[in-house]
This record gives sequence, structure tokens and C-alpha cells, in this order.
Amino acid sequence: MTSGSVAKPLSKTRLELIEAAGRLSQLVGRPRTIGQIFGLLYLSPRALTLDEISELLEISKASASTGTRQLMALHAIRQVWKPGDRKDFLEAEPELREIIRGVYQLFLAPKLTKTRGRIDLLLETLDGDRKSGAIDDEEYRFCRDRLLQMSNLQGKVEKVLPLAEKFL
Amino acid sequence: MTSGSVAKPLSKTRLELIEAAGRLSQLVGRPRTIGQIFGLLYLSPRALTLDEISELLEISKASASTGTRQLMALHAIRQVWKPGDRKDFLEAEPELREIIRGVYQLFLAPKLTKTRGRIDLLLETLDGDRKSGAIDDEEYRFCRDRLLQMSNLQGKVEKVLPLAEKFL
DNA sequence: CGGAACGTTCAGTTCGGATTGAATGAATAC
DNA sequence: GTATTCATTCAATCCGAACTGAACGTTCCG
Repeated sequence: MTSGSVAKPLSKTRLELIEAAGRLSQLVGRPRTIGQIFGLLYLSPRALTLDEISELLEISKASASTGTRQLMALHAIRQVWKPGDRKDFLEAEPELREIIRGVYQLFLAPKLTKTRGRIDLLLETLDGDRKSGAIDDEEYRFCRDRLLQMSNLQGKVEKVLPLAEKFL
Repeated sequence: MTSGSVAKPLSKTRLELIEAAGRLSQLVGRPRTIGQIFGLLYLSPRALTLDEISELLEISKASASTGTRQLMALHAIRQVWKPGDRKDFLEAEPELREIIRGVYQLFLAPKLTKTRGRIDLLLETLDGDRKSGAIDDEEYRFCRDRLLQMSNLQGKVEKVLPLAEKFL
């Protein structure tokens, strides 16, 4: 005899947080489901299985799978092994600070160093543009100035962000 | 005798920055055009008209219009009036710091205070859930703890962000 | 051996938001 | 007044990413 099990419905509080987390998620350009899954788990007293997530959120198991894997990549949720059970149980990382740290280290920081390299490359491209006569001297100086401004800001951001994280 | 004018093609440098800015824009969940327009203007020695933007970026004038208005709402670009010309001329805000300030004040800060209110509301909803018997005491305490954690982090973020901005 | 219970992957569909062309409005020139 | 030249708005279209169902691989159990 198998499932068909309709799990206990979610409390109003959890439903509202799920909705808010979903909106926040797509506000920053991520799929809504990601936020919903995290919201669900963050207010869940016990770790949940893929099937439970899929059922409670009314999304396909495929979505639940991809969503949870993305969240795990950010260390926002983790797997919990219950002895004698083959299912994966998932729970939210309780320390929100850790999640922020993870997002920074795994996502932001690499992006920032890449950006630095890209700006330097643009400065070289600019020299090429001048030598090839694609731009006159006035435009050269103007662009160079702006690119240096970008470089300057980029460096400061790279220094301030890890510092700011400390203060959370 | 009207346009059909094909403007001077963009230098490689500007093309690359436009592309990068576009990607950055949609990375944070905004339309690519927004970033492209700003990238174009930021490396433009002179202010450009809507038609020029539309032509150089190969997008419709409608897109250029909505895009520039969004950027103006963030104070990332501004209008420049040339006497004797009815067209709007647009130029990028040169101070990148100002743009960050604008994004924070006009966009992030309101969102943060709203979030604070929303968390407080969730705490009330949680009390309601308990009184209505929707959740047992264990779940109540668990959820309450997590919501307080959120509230705590939210407060710190609200304090750290303006501080971090100072250091740029 | 099956076979059941998992999680994952992949091709197809769906859906939301960006983009567009055409209509509209506003301002100027004649 | 009418005609032009702008920017904006709106409905319709388009596009890409999120989501889905089905097929798959794997592991465990009998």
C-alpha cells in the first residue's frame, strides 16, 4: 500500500514565508521555486524528503530535485541521513550568516575577480582601438578615465564586501 | 531631408563594455537592455539621443524609452538639454558611487524596511496559528526562534549597508 | 535474479516578462 | 489652424528560462 498521503497542511505562517521567500528569490533573478523551497525548510521543525517538498509546494519532483541541488551548492540547505531510510532528508542551514558567507565565497567573490580581469582587458582593448585609429585621442582619454574609475570602484568593493560580512 | 543616418560604428572597447554591462544587468534580474544602455552612455564622450541609442544598440525606440526612464529613476543617467534642440540628450552619471547610493536609497532601503515589517507581521501570524491550534507548542517555539533569527539578521543588514556605502 | 523505491536527467511545454510596432500625446514650427 | 518631430504608452508578440512528465540509472530488498 503506497502513498497518496496528503501531508498535514502548512500553517499560515509557513505559507506566508514561503510566498515571501519566493518573491525575494525572483526579485534577485533566481527561480521562484528556489526561494520557496528554502522558506519551507527554514520553518520546518524536521527535515523533509523530496516527495514531501514536491507535495507541500505543489511542484514536480523534478523541480524539487533541481531546486534542492542548487540550494545545496550554496550551502543554504543540507542533506541529513536517517539510518534505515533510503530517502534523502533535507533541512535548512540554520545559520543565516553562513548562507551569506557561502553566497559571497562561492558566487560573488569569483565574479568580482573576473570583473577585475575584464576591466584590465578593456584597458588593453582601448589601447588597441587607439592604435588602430578606431578612436581619436579625445575619446581615448575619456574612455580611459571612465575605465579607471570603474577599476577604482571595483577594487573598493572587493575590499569592503568581506569586511561588511564580518559585521553581520 | 531626414535621417537614414548610420552613425559612426562603436569601438571594440565600447562594444565589449556594452555586452558585459548587459550580462551583469540580467545577472541581477534586470532586463539586459538596461545594462546595455548604461554601458553605452558611460563610455560616450557626448550625450546621446533616444534615436541614437536605439540605432547603436539595435533595439526599438520603445525599448530605449522604457530603459532610459528606468535608469533615470535610479539616477544612473540624466537628461541634458541642448538649447535649440527638442530632443532629449542622455548621459551617464559619471560618479559610480552616486549610482550605488541611488540604488540603495531608492530601491534597497525601502525594501529593507518593508521586510522588517513583514517579519514582525509573521510573528503575529505565528501567535494566531498557535491560538487557533494550527500548530503545536514545539512547532511554535521552533518557528518563533527562526523568525527572530531573521529579524536579527535583518536589523544588522539594515545597519551595515549604509555604513559599507560610506567606505566606497 | 526480478522488482520496488529512490534521485536525476532530458526533451517538450508553459509561462512571465522583455521587446516591438502602432497608436497616442505633447510640443513646436509653419 | 495643420503639419512635424519628438517621447511615451499600450496591446500583441516573442523569447528564454522555469517547470514538467517520462525515461533512466542506481541502490536496496525479497
